Amino acid sequence: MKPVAPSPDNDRYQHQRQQAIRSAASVFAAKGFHGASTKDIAEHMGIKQGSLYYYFKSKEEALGEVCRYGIEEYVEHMTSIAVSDQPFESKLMATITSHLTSYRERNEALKVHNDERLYLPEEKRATLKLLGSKYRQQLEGIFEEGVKSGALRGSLDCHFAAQAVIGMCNAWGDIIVREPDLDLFDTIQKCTDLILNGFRERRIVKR
Amino acid sequence: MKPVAPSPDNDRYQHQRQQAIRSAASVFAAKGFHGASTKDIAEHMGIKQGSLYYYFKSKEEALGEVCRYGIEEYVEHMTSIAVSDQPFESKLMATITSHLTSYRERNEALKVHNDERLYLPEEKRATLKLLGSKYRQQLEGIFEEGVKSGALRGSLDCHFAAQAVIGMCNAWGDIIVREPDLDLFDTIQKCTDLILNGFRERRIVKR
DNA sequence: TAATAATTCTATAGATCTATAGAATTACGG
DNA sequence: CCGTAATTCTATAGATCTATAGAATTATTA
Repeated sequence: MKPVAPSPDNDRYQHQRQQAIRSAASVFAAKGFHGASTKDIAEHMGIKQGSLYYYFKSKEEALGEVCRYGIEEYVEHMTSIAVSDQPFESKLMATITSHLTSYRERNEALKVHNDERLYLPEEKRATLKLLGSKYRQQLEGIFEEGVKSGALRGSLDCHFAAQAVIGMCNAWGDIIVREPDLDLFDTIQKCTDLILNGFRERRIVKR
Repeated sequence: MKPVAPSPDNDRYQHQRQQAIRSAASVFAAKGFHGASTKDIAEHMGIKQGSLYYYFKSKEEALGEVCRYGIEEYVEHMTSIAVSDQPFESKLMATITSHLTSYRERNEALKVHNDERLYLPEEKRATLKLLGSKYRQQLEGIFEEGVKSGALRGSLDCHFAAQAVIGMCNAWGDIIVREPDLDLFDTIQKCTDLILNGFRERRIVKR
């Protein structure tokens, strides 16, 4: 019989559950939450549909875990950049690099978090929102530093800046996933340059 | 009995079909293609589930129509900006304004095009891709003008620029939909300013 | 108004899909 | 190697959901 509370506290269970989360991430990323079936997820990890419920009590719980996993890992990385001892411009580039690399490399969970979290119940969404806000606030903090150090204009709206950068990174993330040949480093540099300098011609002035 | 080819060529049919497309857009935008049922769409337009098939031969056809409607209207607007006789900076701002206003005002179809078109069969996606490319190329053209006129740097990668702007607008579009209180005009100005000038402090130089 | 055409409805076949129960199998501690 | 616990499987109830057929209703036209 299936245990009432099927959460054995051993390594194997934890490891398999992690696999299940990864499979769910992969399938949700490809087909969307409602377009993916529990059968798809189970097949992806090589077990039968019913067995999946040994690891999740519902499909929705699986989505919740994927989203949490995606954003948590991500916030961690952001934190390590924020607290590091680099000048502003390095931090900005590190942020963009982290974000885009994450998309290219593996992080299907982040994509799922961005695209599918709205299908979670209010309560879980609130938890995720906290994590997302933390991320944005750290980026805001980086911009504030930049303003203080004089690298950025004093008039800068740091809240706007952070949202714009996150939005742009997510947009490029989608493109990066669709076009595997795109030069990642080139894109990172151009994004950083855009954010710092914009596209306008800079007049060369004699001093 | 239901006609074999149910496409009566009269005004009423066309009008109701348009209503159906709008309802589908609204429901797909809220719940996603797979999360929305034909019952939802039918209820939204005040008819019964089965009756919807008088206007679409499948749910997928409805999605196709919504996407086409969303992007077509959009490309038209972009075209009118592109061929107009304004200086580069006005065209850029008009583009951003058009894009963001469209999100705020009504254009659920555009959101559906952006988020759900990947669930269409390859063939229909290809048609839409042409329209999307047309849109992007027109924006690229505007940037090329800007370079030629000396307003933008000669080193600018116009393809990158166009994708970055579209991506940023879509990202802000999502935010705008979620946060109805956001000041649209302020956001438009800040986006334009970001794209032109970036965030970096501009040194004041004596000449 | 009568006849025809267009539109909508009801009912349902058939194909999912989620979640659960209990049996079968596998791993593990002694 | 035996007994217990953990894991996976099979089978299925019950709830969808899409698409179709044909009846009922409404509009149109002569």
